[in-house]
Amino acid sequence: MAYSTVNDDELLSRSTDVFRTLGYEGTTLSRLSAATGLEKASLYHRFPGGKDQIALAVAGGVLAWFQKHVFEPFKSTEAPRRKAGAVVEQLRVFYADGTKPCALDALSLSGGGPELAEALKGALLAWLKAFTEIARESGLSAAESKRRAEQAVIQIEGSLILSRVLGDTKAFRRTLEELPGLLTAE
Amino acid sequence: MAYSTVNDDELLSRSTDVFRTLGYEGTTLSRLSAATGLEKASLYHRFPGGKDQIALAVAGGVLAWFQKHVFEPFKSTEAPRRKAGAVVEQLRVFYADGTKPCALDALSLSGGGPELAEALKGALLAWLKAFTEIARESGLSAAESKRRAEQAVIQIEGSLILSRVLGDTKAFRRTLEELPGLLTAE
DNA sequence: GTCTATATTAAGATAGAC
DNA sequence: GTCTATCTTAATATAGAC
Repeated sequence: MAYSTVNDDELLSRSTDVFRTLGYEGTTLSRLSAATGLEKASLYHRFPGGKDQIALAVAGGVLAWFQKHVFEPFKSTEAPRRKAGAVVEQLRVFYADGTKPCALDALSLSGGGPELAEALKGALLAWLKAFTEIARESGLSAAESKRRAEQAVIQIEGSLILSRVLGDTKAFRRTLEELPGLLTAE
Repeated sequence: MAYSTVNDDELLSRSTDVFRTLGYEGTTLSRLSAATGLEKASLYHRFPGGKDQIALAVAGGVLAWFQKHVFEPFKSTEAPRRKAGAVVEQLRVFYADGTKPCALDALSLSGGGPELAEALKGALLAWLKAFTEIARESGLSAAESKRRAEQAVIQIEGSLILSRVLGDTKAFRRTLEELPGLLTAE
């Protein structure tokens, strides 16, 4: 194989694509090698812990991406409804219009060990917290804000599955349309 | 290994548990052998097509289970709200109170080939159709019935993921509580 | 119809050259 | 820091005894 090099961001991004699409069990070092252009031995050099460590890095990377593109925008001084609209566009990018599975779904099915499970749980809790805060800020009660945040995540995850199985992203796109109304007071 | 035998129903039921928990890629003949008590060679005798054929049988078996326990009860002459309540109990059983993943989710992630994908799509369409009919029967418009059926499936799939990642089935149990109200006119 | 035994391929992982 | 080469284990799959 020709000598190759790829920076940490690219390496993580391409690995994330593999893991979220094939799941933890479906992801192999051979497939990661094909996706990143690095030989297996090189992957072990960057991640001595092998597949487990890469999966953990992927989970951490996804959380970092959400923190930057989804959670942070919520802390701006703009109106809640406007912020929700901006965040919807970032979600559309992350899920490639509903064609790419959620990493939480793909990585939480089997395999992966307790450390990965903890990382996924932490990421989901951070997501719920961020959604709860924007609902709260829009004037909703604490209880109602929590309920709507959960509902929003459920809606995203569920509609992604429908879209995937039906081969039609309509359900996901409608979820995004309805998201600002769900997360903020009318 | 001691001589073993298991009837078709048990074989399918135990295989289903493996596939829905570990996903298509995570399921191996060794694990199926451990779960069913049959040696790998015996599994090939019952399913010459190997893993692919077993996965197809699992998809068909799940659809058959839903037809018997979920879709059929909808055709009784009882009141829609009452039927919805009975079906909720069957869903609680199938998903083991929210602790077992949905086969549609687990089997649609990667692997499995186009035949399996078609089987999953057919099962989901049948599910949506059944849910739409009970909503329609309760007096809702055709459009609203279709919307609520989709919403119900999204809610089930999404809450299962939340329950799995958080290690807490609260979200799924609330989904079941709200299901009769969602599927039928108030 | 299930078993033991085995063939073949691919998985995770490491050693060492460059 | 990436490569080639190799090790060990586990995967899918088949042959043939009982």
